[in-house]
Amino acid sequence: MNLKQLSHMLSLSQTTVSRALNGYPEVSEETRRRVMDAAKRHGYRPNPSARRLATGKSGMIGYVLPTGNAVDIDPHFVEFLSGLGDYARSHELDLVLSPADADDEETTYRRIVANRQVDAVYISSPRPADKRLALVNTLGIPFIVHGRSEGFDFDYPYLDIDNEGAFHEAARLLVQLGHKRLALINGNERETFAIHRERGMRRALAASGLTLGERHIRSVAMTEENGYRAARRLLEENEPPTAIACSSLIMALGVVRAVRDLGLTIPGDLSLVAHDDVFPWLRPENFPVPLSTTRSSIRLAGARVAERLAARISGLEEGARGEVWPVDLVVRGSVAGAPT
Amino acid sequence: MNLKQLSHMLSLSQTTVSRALNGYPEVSEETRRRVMDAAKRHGYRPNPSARRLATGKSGMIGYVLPTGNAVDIDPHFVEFLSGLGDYARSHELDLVLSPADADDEETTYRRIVANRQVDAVYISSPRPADKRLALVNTLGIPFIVHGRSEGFDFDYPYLDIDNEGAFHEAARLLVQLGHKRLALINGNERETFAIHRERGMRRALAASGLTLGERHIRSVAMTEENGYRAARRLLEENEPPTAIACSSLIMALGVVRAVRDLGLTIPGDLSLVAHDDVFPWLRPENFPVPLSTTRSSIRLAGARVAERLAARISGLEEGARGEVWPVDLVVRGSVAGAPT
DNA sequence: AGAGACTTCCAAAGCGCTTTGGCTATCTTA
DNA sequence: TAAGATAGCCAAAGCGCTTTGGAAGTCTCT
Repeated sequence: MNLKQLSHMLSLSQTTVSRALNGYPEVSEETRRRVMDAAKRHGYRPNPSARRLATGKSGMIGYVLPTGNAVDIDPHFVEFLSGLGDYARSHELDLVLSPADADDEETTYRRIVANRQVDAVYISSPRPADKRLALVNTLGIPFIVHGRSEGFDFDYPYLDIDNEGAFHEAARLLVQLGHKRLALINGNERETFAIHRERGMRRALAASGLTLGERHIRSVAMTEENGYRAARRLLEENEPPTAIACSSLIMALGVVRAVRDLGLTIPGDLSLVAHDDVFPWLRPENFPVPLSTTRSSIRLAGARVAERLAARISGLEEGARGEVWPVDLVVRGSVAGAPT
Repeated sequence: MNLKQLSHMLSLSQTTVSRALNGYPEVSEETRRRVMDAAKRHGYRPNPSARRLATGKSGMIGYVLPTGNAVDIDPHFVEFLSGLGDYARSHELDLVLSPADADDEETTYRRIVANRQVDAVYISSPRPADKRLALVNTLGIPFIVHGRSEGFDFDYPYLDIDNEGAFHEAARLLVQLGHKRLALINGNERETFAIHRERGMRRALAASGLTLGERHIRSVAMTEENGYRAARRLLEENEPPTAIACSSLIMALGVVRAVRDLGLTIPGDLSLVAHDDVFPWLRPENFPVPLSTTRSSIRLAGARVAERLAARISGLEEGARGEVWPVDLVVRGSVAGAPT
């Protein structure tokens, strides 16, 4: 059942039927009702390929997925996706993942824009002066950044959590508990979120005349193993830290294991705080010692990004609005006063 | 630059240019070369929307993503995706995720097929007599199942690992080590993989005149917390199992925690084997006691599924070929002889 | 009653590709 | 040498929608 048949059936022109269906004003209410009725009755659904050719709109949002043998997709991605999908579903939006060579995402961005494959894209895990940002900005496709970049002379729309504030608060708490030697096991130092977290922590320390020594910062990919290694190296120093802030629950698993291996205890010898993106399958309250966290649901972020993308596509949102979500600091058993 | 302009430029008809570009035989080699040259020189790329309207082919593969507030996307998904994306990239295939109400995926399947949004789909985590399978089979869209179903009167193409064999081997080893009371912490009992694993284990036990009591099987969603709970319940019984097989590393984390909480040790009091899908961020060799596993890379499976989907789309693969991958049993420190 | 302004509808021209159904040479074959 | 086959190309008709540029009819106002 296509438009032609439907309009024949109604003794109307395709124009009128199309307009009636798409809510244009130049059609009488009565006619519109007739058309709508017939469309529903016959289960007419406009052919998206045709519509897309005519309008250039695809009804899809895009994500360029870096791939490659050495490239691991972040497990956070799936939770973000849950949220995104949840919203997208209610708006009949599909998501297209365009795999790209991790060393050359530009080609893929150019392709999906040139081909008008998607109406909008989102970008995640941005770095300072991230090329992708500059690119989509000049390409002129609607987009939203999940996270933030830095060092651009233009503004852009983003959704980010207050990473700096979160780690500032966490560090401040630890300092108040008497800790003087803090350490940070961070994610990839080239990503903005990691920079912000470090910044927040430094600021909290500075406020009490303390500093975060270079030796006390580890920037690594967020795996259990890296958490373990980083923690061991930190704890086996001469003057080991008495508190660690850690950028992910998965790394925190490794930290806990390292502490055990060294015969130490949490929070007796070491206080530990980690950032929690809220996974259903790994919860901080279930750590051997319940883990204090800075918490922000990445799933909700996904839903919000989808919502804003939809708004941008339909022209409801414009400009370069940045949105920063506060982060909860949830204190559990893994922090205590500094050992004396 | 579109086909019209290009053909004008070459003083050829659109027909000929189109045919030259798409490798049809009724065009001379010389002309073809001229066309190819010009196309490359001017960076001509056929408009996919137009091509799609004309041919009905989209160059995309689809996945229906169940969503909803209560629905958690499996973290395995992201690893599978890595593999899929890796292959898809090299073939300029995009992946479209169509979010669906978890309680009504059928509507979404029908939509993407009716709209010809994708050329093929894959289905994951199938159950026995899975409705989605029957549906895509009648809808006639090319598909591949990742996993297996059961109880259909038709065959279908799938890629699965030998779950039954894997758990059979694992259980056999445990029995040989003298264990008599085994337990299984399984995934969702309604999914085929879980059924197969249980079957494999039962078979191994039966071969030695042992059985797997109902009390010794737990079927739960694969989270750390569920692993913990299941393990506690098992270990706090009168005659607790001396060996546990566990369907995922994440649950195994919980099992390890439970063992610790109860003041027991691995492998002294309990031998533990888990299935490992090979995540980069959580590795069995890094468990407090290196974990014995049945191992199969889900990432490779993703790549293979993509490969076969591509083959089906281009007509290179036909029929209902099932492919079952063997699973490695990797023995590490977490198994030992049964306590006496 | 006639001019202007709406309202409501339509025919037809795109969007950019593929594919059908020829048409014209050139080449075989008997 | 005439008839049939083949190679190489083209015009035009789709694919199914949106949108432009009217046209006809109805109202309103002077």
